[in-house]
Amino acid sequence: MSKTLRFVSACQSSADAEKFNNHAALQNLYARQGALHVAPFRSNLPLEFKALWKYLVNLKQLSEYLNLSQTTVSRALNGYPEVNENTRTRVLKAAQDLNYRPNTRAKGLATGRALAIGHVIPVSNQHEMVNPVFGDFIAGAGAAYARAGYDMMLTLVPDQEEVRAYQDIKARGTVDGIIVHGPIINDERIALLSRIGLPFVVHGRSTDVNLPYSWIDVNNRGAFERGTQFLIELGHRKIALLNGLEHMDFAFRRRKGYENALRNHGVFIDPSLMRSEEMTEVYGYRAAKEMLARTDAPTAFVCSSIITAIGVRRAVHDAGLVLARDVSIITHDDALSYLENGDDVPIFTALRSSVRYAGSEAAEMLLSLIALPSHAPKTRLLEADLIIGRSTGPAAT
Amino acid sequence: MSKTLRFVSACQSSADAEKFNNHAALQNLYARQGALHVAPFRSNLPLEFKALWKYLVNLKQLSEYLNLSQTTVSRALNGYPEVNENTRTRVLKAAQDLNYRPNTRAKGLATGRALAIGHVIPVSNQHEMVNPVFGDFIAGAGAAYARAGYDMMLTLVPDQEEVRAYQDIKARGTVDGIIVHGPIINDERIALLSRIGLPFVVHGRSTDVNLPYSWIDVNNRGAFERGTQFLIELGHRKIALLNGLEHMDFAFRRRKGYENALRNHGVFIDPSLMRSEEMTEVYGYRAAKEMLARTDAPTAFVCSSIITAIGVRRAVHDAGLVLARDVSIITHDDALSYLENGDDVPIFTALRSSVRYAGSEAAEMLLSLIALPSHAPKTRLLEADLIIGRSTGPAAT
DNA sequence: GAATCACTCCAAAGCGCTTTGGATGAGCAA
DNA sequence: TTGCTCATCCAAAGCGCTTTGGAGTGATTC
Repeated sequence: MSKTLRFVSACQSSADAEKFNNHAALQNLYARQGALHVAPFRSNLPLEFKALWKYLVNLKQLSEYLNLSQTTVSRALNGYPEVNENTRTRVLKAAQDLNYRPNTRAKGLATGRALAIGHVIPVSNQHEMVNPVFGDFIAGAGAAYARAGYDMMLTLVPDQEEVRAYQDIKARGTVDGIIVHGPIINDERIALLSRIGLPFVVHGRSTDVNLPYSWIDVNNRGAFERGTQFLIELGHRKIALLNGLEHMDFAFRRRKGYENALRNHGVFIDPSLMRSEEMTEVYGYRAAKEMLARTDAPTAFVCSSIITAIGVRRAVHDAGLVLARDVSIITHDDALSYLENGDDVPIFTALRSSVRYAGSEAAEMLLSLIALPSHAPKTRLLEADLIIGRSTGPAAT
Repeated sequence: MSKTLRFVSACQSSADAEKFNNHAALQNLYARQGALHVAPFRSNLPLEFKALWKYLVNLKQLSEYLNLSQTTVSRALNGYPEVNENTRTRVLKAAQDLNYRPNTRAKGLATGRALAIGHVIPVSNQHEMVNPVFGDFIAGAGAAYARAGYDMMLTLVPDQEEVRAYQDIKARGTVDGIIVHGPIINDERIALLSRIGLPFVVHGRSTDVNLPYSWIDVNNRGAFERGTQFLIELGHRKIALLNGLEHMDFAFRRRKGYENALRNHGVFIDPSLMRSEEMTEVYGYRAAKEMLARTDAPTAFVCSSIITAIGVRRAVHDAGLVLARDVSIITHDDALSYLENGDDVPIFTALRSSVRYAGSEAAEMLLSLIALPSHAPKTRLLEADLIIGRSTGPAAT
């Protein structure tokens, strides 16, 4: 009887158990379960089991069904050598037939591994924006995890509680490693995680951190240097930068690239042409509108996000100007799935680097880091492609 | 000695254990650990513990430290009544001092609850787009989970493997319930999940499903009826609909609303003015460009996404037309954080409904569903606000 | 004074899995 | 026959937590 109850509660929340006692299929199963103790199954007996996929089977039941010990069944399923090949195929078939799925929590407890990866997204309550890049990054990473049989865990962390949050993650043991999003300059999370001993890969880098750590990043400085230089070669001299928040490492590097290009070509670096904010459409619009109203209006904009670039375009139109002819725009493009930058001819001239690809690579890096913890940190620098679209043209003379 | 090793391995990956054996603080701790067996700690003794936050403590160690049984400590921490208040405060203080965090997997195994919620995102490999809405939805939900002490788990499911995937999720026991994203018309997942007995809340609804189930949705039909009617009242008669994929339930309902409005006002429903695709910018651009080139070009567009609307706007500009004067646009607006629809005066006239709020509400619904499984399914219909922006005007005569 | 009760606390049995340390028996050489 | 190796399997001890079924106090009641 207690056995039945266990079985029922495995199928349905206990509150629903009663109603399910009347369920024909369950009754059927119940009878068989009882029979288990009287005369154990032969593998050729129970055909009904196959149809009963919704009733969960655990290792113990599976092993009783097979007349084998849990040890042997476990080993057969996990590919250990000390089991006869005939036995193994028999076990695998039974597992398939009874739709056996090992309980992740139990497996995790026993092995010490969680078979899950955490993604920690910092949320500041000042600008509570979700990075639009996140969805595509996750999509890339998720595929890699699925292949390796890992789950993906998400944690939103308010930025005051960061230290505590990471300790928690380690202590609660829900993940084997984490991907760190949105690194800032001199990000203390890196030292923290190294000390804690939780494997991690940073999406981005952190200037001023001297510890070795694993990261994957776009060459932001290089890309923005190249993009800016491209505008300079088109004759532009008053080039605005609409950057992201510059405590973010990526934005800091982009500004460096932008400034490098200007400096290399002897162009004055004008702080009044540089903005640093959360990269929304409205930000692009406002900043561009304001700058275009000046007597010494910029003739070109470098944007950190295609969304901001869309805002700039709106301001250009509003001002009665024509893109590429009067004002040029070049933008970073993360190749987001819902914001394709045009098709054959891109809308915006852009520095393109697929964030989805980055997600996939980051996941692979982390998985191999977890598999071989003794290996040195890996790093990966992705180059952005400069793709010429319809938003740039020679500076008006 | 074995005790030490356990401790070390709990702190650092085993590969790093060696180097940490030399670490002064660990040595210190090691000594104390050994001492545990000779003369158990008094709570006033070990001050050093406080500094050693990075060394994880489990329930057994905590209880030894306190000279209490694991039972009592567990009860004290989980708020059970059968423990003296003095004892409880002593326990809580010690837990704080030693930075004790219960192991989630173990807790889950023991209680049968995972303390985690799953989000299952269907990915089709035809159009492998990540719904841009997802980030904001998650942000809303995540806050609710965090408050309740739940983790958030993400699973990407290729749409052929759906049935198997949900069975897996149930069997592996990693979550207590799930949020179903992107319901289609007559979505079979709903019946499947009901049978499986996994609590769930659908973000959206599914037409033609007659089972009772929990959902939260925007009144899509009502919103689009209202929006279309608004355009009709402005004098528009040729109104195009740029909808999402219409096997998706939300898109299906939106078309119904659009058609209702036309029908109610005796306006001809022109299939050539209706499109149904993945809601990208380029889609909006192409469709609008094509339609605006016709002799009987539409004078207004109803869009299912602000991103598509941005594409339409681009086509309008390209055609040398002026928004609101020559062509009107009205769009659904999910109030995404990185795509604010302007500020005081919205860019687009829109049907606005915060998807972040929906996420937060969905999470609360699911949590209460899990807490009280016997309760009837809950449903929640959110109304979209019609907000007047600068993209609509009377039809040109 | 015995019985009852409320209040605290504890030992031990799980949860479902892995893994250690054998046990068993077949095969083979001496 | 004995002794040894291999191949195959198993019982039982964990993993870190919750929870059941008491046990030990005093205090209260009759």
